[in-house]
Amino acid sequence: MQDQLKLDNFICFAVYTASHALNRVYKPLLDTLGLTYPQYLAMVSLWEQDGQTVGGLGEKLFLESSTLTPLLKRLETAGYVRRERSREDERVVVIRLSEEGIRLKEKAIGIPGCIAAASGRYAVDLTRLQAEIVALREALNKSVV
Amino acid sequence: MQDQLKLDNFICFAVYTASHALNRVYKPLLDTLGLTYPQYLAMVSLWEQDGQTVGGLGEKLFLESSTLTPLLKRLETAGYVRRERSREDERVVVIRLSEEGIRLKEKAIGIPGCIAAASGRYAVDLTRLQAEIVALREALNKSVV
DNA sequence: GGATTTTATATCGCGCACGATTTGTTATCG
DNA sequence: CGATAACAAATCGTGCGCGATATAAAATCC
Repeated sequence: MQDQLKLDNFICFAVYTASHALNRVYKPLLDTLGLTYPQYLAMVSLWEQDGQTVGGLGEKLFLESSTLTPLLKRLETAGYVRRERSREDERVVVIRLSEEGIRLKEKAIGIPGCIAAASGRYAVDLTRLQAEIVALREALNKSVV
Repeated sequence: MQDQLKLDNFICFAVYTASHALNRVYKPLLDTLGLTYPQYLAMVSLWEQDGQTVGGLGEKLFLESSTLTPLLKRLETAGYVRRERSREDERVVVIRLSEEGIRLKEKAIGIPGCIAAASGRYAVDLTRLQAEIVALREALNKSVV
């Protein structure tokens, strides 16, 4: 039997659909902040560490400049960040939170709890699951070289 | 400490980045078939069960018609499927594999093994991990109503 | 049986996400 | 020091993915 070609046995399919499911849970919460999900991740990274470069953010979020540049421009238009060319190295663009961007953190603080409530109704330990998914990601990233 | 707002503690971020990592591993393999990753999933579903409707496929893949219709049109242009309105119910569109679409399965049969090789280098049991991610997805889907 | 509602698919606009390429800047090499 | 290579962002084209809406067919309700 070739049930290796059945969708339900694909870990990739599980991850793919879980990712969409998470997005759907986040969407109504993020709508109140005026953020999309990738924009939210960028803001979380900036709340952790302000003044990151486009490349630095890309490394943390695993995204290319072709994805981040327009996303960050939209965040700038929304008034949450400023994009400034570094004076020491004119190739580099530094992203800085605006006052409004800093304030937004207060409104975002409750979101992870809402997600935990939505996902935590079943038995599995989310912390361990999270660590295992990260391990999977690392194994995959290594294999791509 | 408010480390609930740290990226590395977000299960959503783990799933999001793992999904991208999987995509990157799949891409070179699927390029040889002329398929994108979502197109591949649709084909796998059709290899399992030919003659599904757009809505039926959407339910299995958790995708809207606004996503599937253009995707299936591209698969039709590629010559892998045919799209035919049902005669009993003219609202319904049935998707059928073409000869070439059926043949493609032989070329695709080896792909899951390649992915397992790329992801299976670490200790965790992939089958259990897969089941847990599915459980997470189900919990999330339930909470959205 | 004609009006209304429901259902299935399609269309449109927007925001990712990425590969390929371009632009402009810095570093390196002879 | 001038040519060349390396680097950081940005731009462009393609394909998702979804919400809102449109279209058309079937089902339901007076």
